[in-house]
Amino acid sequence: MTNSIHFSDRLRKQGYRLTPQRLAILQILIDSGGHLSPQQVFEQARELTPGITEPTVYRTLSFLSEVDVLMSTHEVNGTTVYEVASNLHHHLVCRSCGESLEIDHDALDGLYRTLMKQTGYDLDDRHITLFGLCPDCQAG
Amino acid sequence: MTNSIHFSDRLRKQGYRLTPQRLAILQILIDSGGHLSPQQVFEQARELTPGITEPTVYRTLSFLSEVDVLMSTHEVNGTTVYEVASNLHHHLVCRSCGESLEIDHDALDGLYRTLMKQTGYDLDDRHITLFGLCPDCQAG
DNA sequence: ATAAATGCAAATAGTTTGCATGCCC
DNA sequence: GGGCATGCAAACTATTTGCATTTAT
Repeated sequence: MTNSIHFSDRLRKQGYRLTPQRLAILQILIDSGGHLSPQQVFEQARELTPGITEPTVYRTLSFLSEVDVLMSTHEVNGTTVYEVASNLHHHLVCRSCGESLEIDHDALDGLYRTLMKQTGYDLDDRHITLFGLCPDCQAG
Repeated sequence: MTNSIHFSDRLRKQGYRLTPQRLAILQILIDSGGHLSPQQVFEQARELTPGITEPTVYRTLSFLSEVDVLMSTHEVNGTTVYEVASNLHHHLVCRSCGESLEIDHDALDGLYRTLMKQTGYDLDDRHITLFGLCPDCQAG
């Protein structure tokens, strides 16, 4: 996969190493197409790389976030989750059933511009999560 | 204080009790005018009600959220914080120095309307937190 | 009086750290 | 070979639970 190759070169160029554990964890998050908790990553990772440990998962997730391959956000309950950093989008998540919906960045772009102008803050607009009730749960 | 009286009656009507611990914790959050972590509440609470324990703080915070007196949100690092549920506003918090800024709800109102119309979600618009870099930290 | 809330102690979950060993470059 | 990354064990923090006791109503 093209992504992985670029990723490999980038890492090696900076003196970091490409280990089976790092590849596995990245692969898992790419395949998931969404966000996973460290524990979920760990569960899946031990199938791809038996013997992998929790500290390694945590360290790898931090590391990959550090080099901007992954990014972390937080769920309704405050738990940390990780996802691939590439895509610029946001989430609406239903606080009842947990279903989540992606929203394109365009919808939020105007707001960000306004707030940045008004407050002087350089806002991290790469990912925000809004909470609410999805149509189904409103009905239920 | 008017708030406390209404609060007391409301609690008692539902068969709950008004304890010194509950009053202290509510008072602390009202006085703070912002959001506090359970640990911060605990620190302050043991001055008002010596002998209070951490479990009590946690249970009280959950309880007061349950009856909609408090609400919980989450910090950059995912830790849970509580604040008085009354005020309709949002936060920009600086991910470098931690400084936080309140934004009036008006600024976000338009966005919420649009998203709710587009997605069918009934969004919880009572409080969101956006992260970024404040003017000072951009300079530093 | 009685049911709810507290305090105490201990358990649990999630995450982090130190250090010796292994393995990628 | 050298140094980064891993595994192991243990520590640590935040939070939760069970149960006997206290206390607001």
